[in-house]
Amino acid sequence: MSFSKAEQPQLFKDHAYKEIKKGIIQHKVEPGSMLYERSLSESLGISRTPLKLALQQLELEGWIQSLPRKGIVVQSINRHDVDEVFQLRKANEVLAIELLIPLLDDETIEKIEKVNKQLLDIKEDPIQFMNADSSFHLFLAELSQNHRLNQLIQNLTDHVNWYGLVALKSGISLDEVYSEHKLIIEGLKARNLDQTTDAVLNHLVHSHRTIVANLGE
Amino acid sequence: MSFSKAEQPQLFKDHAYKEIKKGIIQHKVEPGSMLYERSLSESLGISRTPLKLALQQLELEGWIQSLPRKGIVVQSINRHDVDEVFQLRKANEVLAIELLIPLLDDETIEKIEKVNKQLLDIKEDPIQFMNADSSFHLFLAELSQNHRLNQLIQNLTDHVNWYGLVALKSGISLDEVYSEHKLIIEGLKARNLDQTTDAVLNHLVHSHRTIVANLGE
DNA sequence: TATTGGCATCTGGAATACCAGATACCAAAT
DNA sequence: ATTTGGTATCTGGTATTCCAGATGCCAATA
Repeated sequence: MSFSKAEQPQLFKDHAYKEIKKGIIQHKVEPGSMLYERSLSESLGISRTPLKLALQQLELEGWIQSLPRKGIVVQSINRHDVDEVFQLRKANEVLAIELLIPLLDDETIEKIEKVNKQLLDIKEDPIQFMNADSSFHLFLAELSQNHRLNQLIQNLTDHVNWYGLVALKSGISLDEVYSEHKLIIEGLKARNLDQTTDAVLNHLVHSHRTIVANLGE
Repeated sequence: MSFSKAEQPQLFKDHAYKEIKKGIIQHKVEPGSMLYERSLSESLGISRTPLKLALQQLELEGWIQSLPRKGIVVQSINRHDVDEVFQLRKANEVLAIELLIPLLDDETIEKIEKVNKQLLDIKEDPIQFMNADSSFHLFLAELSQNHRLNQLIQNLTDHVNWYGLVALKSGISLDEVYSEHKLIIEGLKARNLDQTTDAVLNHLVHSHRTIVANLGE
């Protein structure tokens, strides 16, 4: 007997990457604040070598900036970055729709509806809400069968969650998001590219506006 | 007096990253072949720590795959990856055009024409040709004023160069590329989004087809 | 002959040691 | 009071060391 799946071992760098990113997204560390390799490695209980790899990934993905021989600064949140991310998100989520529509079958559409209905089970917790909303978008991204696109959308969604968590706390309409998702699903059911694209763009524009309104600059 | 620019020091990891990537793109190392940290660090004259950082970046960008405790394998070139990259390239180069058109002035258009004319100075060298073609696309990407988009297009263009270098050697029409670029510039001059987008997509579809035809699978 | 178990030797992962740049502070000199 | 220079001590960058998983060979065994 053999394992067909890769069975990747759990590496310290991956663990560190996830932990630090989670801390940033959930605003456990403030944007603009400093981090230091030595103290980070202590609090995570690992040495600096795997930590450096985690930090490098975080830097390449735009979460932190490494200042050689000075320290690490958590990226600030500003209007320009939010705009950049939403420009990319619009173009690439539309691409995902374009790619997945020809691949759709009824069973898949049911699964999409199931994922969206998770939103209804949530009461107040903004982090849960965030995760449920993300699941919907990421599920569509996966269906595109384009791995690079999937990774890109994953990263963009994570950033939007980071930007938006404050907005979420100040209370956003959960029902609105649910029904905007439903409009997307309707478009998919009709296998209508234009209709679906419009629904996606409408949803993203709404999300963009809400976040910008809560930036407080 | 002070330096306003960051003045980043030259780090070994960046040097290693560029060297290894250049080797892959120029097919100095075969797709599918193995690399080993120890021998790489020796031939580059650096230790494994900065090398690991370079390798991690190359892995995140899709050039290599790290197999823990086994080695590093250079990514293979196959039809599916080529298609993925061109799907992304189309959507995102079109986005770049969309963003840059409102920012255009006559001086900038002159610069674009200048960059394109570099193609005419090239005789035979496929690497020079590749670089000149890339310069055109990357110059447009920069003008989009979206840093993340710029980075993404840079990466996608590098991959296409990697895929395409074999096709280039088997002889591609330099004049065709030049005139396809000219059509893009005409669209920009007219500040016509649809016209420019069509020209870009036409150019990319052509490029995609040429590369797929030379994959030899 | 076919199979198994152990060892030599590859690999990358992780921890540690060491070095140089950056910075802040404080005392000495003007 | 102000400037200057040295030093203590931060930082990340790099090199080195140590360790564990993976692999292949080969002899011992059934």
